[in-house]
Amino acid sequence: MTEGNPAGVGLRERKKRATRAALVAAAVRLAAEHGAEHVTVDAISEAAGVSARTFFNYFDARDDVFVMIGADASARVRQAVLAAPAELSPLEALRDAVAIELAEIEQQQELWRLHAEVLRHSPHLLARSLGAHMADELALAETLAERMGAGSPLFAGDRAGLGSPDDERRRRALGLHPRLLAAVGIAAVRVAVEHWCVRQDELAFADVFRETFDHLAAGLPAPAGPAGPADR
Amino acid sequence: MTEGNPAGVGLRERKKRATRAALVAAAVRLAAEHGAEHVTVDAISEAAGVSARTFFNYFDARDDVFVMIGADASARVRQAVLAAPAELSPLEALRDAVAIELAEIEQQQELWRLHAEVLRHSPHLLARSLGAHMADELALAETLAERMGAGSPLFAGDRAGLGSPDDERRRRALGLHPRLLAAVGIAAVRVAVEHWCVRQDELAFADVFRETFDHLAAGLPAPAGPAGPADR
DNA sequence: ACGCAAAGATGCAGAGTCTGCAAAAAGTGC
DNA sequence: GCACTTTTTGCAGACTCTGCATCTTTGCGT
Repeated sequence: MTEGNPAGVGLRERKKRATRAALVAAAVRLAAEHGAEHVTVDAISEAAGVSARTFFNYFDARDDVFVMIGADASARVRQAVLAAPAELSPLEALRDAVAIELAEIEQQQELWRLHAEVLRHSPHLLARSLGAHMADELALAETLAERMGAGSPLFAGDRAGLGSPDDERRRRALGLHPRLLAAVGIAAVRVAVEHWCVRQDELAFADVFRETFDHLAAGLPAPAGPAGPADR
Repeated sequence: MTEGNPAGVGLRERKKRATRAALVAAAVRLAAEHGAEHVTVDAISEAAGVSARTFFNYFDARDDVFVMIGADASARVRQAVLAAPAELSPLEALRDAVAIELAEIEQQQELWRLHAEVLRHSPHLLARSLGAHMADELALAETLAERMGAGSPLFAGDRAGLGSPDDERRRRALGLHPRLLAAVGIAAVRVAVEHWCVRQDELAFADVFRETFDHLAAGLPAPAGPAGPADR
């Protein structure tokens, strides 16, 4: 662990990132052209200029290369949630943090457009992608809990993944409310993105995004009388 | 024994269901014992008494056998949502429909308990399972839209899956609100189940479930109140 | 009962995915 | 330049999944 890299990270690290990016770019480009199912690891690796064996040093499965796109964005969102002004509600803080991240993504439009195209044509990958996003939910719930005054930093360790050893311990330490907030917030973001994707030409994304969170804040339904949930 | 099949479907259909159930049961049992990653298709097939080739007549991928458990439950939920009394809000109708389904699942406890165990130990499968559930979201959104007075039956065709040809058309026909309701409702159910799974011994599921939807109905913005998760 | 057509099960060949291992190559620090 | 660490690569081998041909079972009319 040699840090202290002043201006840039070491050459090793830079090369690694470059290789990973090259693999992702090659994969998405090939998939957009020939369909994700028909793109072999060999083809991706060759297009990226590495051996097929090396591909699996970067991704646990072939499909991951189509799913691991915004892997580090969620970490930035959590950071922004913590840093948000205290007068914002948790949901508002999340909304603004995501908005910033989405705005940045719009810069790299091209790759993301292709990526969306690939997912649209491969339901299998779409499902996988959605599942992957869920993994972030626990981390976000912890961040929200921390922000909501409970104050307990809980665990500093980050992104341990769904199945990590202390995953269960972490879940136990979380209240129901932060988890619900995280789940609902992520769901709202997803719905906004999907809704806009389907009619990009008609609507501005910012509007859809705002409208979605307005619905949420307004309390979604009209609360009516109680109806005992089926107890037995 | 060639009578007309009175109440039951034909023998062919019954055998098919039996085989499918046998495969699922064998897979879950083996996975609970040896870990999902170490269970081969050959082993599952042999335990179920069919050839390995036949396995793929039932599931598109090996992992699907661990994911396709409640495949038909979602259809029943949608049906119940439509049949619910008109005075219930959409979220309430969904809540009650799901409660009924979950109560029935508690009957088959054993298989589901093993299944939960398997998912807990295999993050990969958990992500996949979550992704699969998302596929139901669109169908549920349509059902909710239909219930919410818009009245247009939209498309009768059911469970066409994420990538079906008219998938896009169907998405375009849906408003933002029903989709948000569906997404949020499913997220709430998921959080309730997960939260309860982690502390089965301490809490009654019915309570967790009710509390979760109470939070939702109350409008999520946190009262920021009780700092300490007064659990334990 | 008989026989035919449809549906399902099976075996096999072959392409593709993914892992462990050990040697070669490349980056890092002295 | 030299030792040390990390990464890449080739290779063997197990496993996943598909297309195709064949054989068995089931549904049904006669």
